[in-house]
Amino acid sequence: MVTIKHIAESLGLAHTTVSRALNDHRSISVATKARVREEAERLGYIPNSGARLMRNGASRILGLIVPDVQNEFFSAVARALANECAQQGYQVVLGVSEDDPQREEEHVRALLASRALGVMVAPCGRSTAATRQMLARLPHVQLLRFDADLGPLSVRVADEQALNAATRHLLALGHRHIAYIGAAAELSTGGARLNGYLNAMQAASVAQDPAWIRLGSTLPEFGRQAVLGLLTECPDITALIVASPRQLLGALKGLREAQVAVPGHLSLMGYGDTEWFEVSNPAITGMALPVHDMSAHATRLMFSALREPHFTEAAAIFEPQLVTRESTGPARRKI
Amino acid sequence: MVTIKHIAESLGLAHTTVSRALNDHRSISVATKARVREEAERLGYIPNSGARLMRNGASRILGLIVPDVQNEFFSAVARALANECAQQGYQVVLGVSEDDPQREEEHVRALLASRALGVMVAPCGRSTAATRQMLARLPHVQLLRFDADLGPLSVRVADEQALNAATRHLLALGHRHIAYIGAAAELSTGGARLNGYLNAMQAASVAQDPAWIRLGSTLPEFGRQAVLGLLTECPDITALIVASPRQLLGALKGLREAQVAVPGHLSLMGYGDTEWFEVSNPAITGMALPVHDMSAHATRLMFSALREPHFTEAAAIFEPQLVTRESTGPARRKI
DNA sequence: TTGAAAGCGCTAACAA
DNA sequence: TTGTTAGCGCTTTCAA
Repeated sequence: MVTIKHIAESLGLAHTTVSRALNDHRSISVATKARVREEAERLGYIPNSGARLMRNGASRILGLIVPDVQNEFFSAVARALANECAQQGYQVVLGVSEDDPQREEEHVRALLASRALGVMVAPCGRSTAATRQMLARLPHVQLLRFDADLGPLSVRVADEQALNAATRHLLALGHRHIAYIGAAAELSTGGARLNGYLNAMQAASVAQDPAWIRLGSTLPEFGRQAVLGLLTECPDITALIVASPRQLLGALKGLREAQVAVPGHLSLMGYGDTEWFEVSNPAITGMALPVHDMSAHATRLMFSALREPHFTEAAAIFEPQLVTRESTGPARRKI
Repeated sequence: MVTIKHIAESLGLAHTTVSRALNDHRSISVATKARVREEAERLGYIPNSGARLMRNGASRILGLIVPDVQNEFFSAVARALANECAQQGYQVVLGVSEDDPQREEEHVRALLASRALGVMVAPCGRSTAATRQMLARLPHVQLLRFDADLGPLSVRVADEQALNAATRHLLALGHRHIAYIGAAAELSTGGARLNGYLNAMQAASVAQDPAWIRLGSTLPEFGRQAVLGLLTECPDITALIVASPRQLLGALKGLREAQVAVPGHLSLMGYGDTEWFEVSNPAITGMALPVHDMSAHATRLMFSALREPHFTEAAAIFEPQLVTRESTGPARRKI
């Protein structure tokens, strides 16, 4: 690897002169700067950011820790962050936690080791004590999920309210046997969404059945299994809320396999408003999230936190909107 | 920041002893190791990977450069790579190029600066000379797109053959006025796909019209605009191939806006077999890519290249399969 | 089993 | 305007 010493040697200069020339220091003559730059170019010199880090004490690295990059919300955030970082000359280190506290901890540890300046994280809900301690040392913005033990900066969704509205939409259509598939309740989002559903049911004095509720991984396959289970074990349900877009994808496949008419036999309510909801068959009624605004806001928060060490701001809580399409309709009559 | 010197001082040891204890060197007594580890834990010590890099000359970083993280193929690759890296204790640095040669160059430069061990890249098709030179110094695997001037390691799709098959499928259904929306021809994939279409048309001695062909960005909005343009400027087309999944999403929206019956008025052929193709309305006929196998293979190639500096392998070329669903049908009769 | 010294590549303070 | 010296945190000789 070519270093500034090689450049210096080849030019008969001191390596410090080379360093200053490359950094455009004002005490270096224009001629020398030009010679140094040319030689650096010729030799294919690339600065060693490890050495820079040691001298300056600061890297140009931001972390992004998400449970799933294939999730449309998180990939939108990744895009927004990557774009801003590219502009400002930062690097993005991506960590996929798959909701495993150990992997989350390892990612945070590695970010601290590389002296990352900050991190955007969707906490896994069971973050270890070590993770919490480490995050306390690093400016961070929480995405969607919120852990009050961590910092205050966060971009969230009014999940409980949203699921409440979603449930009321189904109740208004005459549904009483409404099933629910969602993320584990240990996630702040999972818990809040479930509460929104439960509260709406209770407020309407509708009898509930624990068997209607299936909580688990946010991957499509879980959605598929959950739907198939519900159809055989609870044949009397007339509506289904799937509170996570990737679970919904699996649920749709399950419904096709089982040849269930939607919304004729079963009304289906989605969450998040992923791009394909609109072109799906049937088009999905869902609670639409302003994904673009949220990503942009999260990125702004991150950079504000970098500029001002003690930057805080009231949590930004976005409200999803009910978008009625074809997948929900009146409850079928009892047989 | 806590360093090994702090630990050494607080324990009355030399910092070298601490270093060896933390690295489980055999010449350190079990008792000392235990004391050191405990103290490190207590003080919240995190190694400085910049300093490690300087000493060892090697980081634990892999790069991933893609044009678009929201693209389902690339997010699948990101996931596969991130999972493997998490297991092996590597970090993934994500760069989104948006098909801009300058951004691509900056990402590669930054990866070299951080002494990344390797990079997986979907080259933007107009990579700068500097990018090529830098990539020559870094083990790399090309994704989907292939630039022969770079290294041989690549995971590709038999694009030309696939589009040929797609076009023949439409020809067999009686279509003669077949339009094509795809990526710019400067991308190896864009060019090959276009050729597959053109060759199939020519082989069938079907008259062609340059106005049927719309090439541009792979974002959904381009697909939407292109479809709307085609519908007004070439009303006689009876079939449409959209050779990129994200363009297809936009195209579907455009077709809905224009209230075009698919496949009644226009047959629609997709490319790639994204998860939502199956649940779309109508379900999309497309050329399915083995995304999972391809991601896994790319990751394997990357790690092989890391282990063996001069590892090469015949390019892995995957063949898409025609999956017939509802969006293609017989050509409508001329009016 | 532990310590002292050197050096990785870079930048900043000080000297010439 | 340029050069000398020192030191960031770490690991690796070599010495005790």
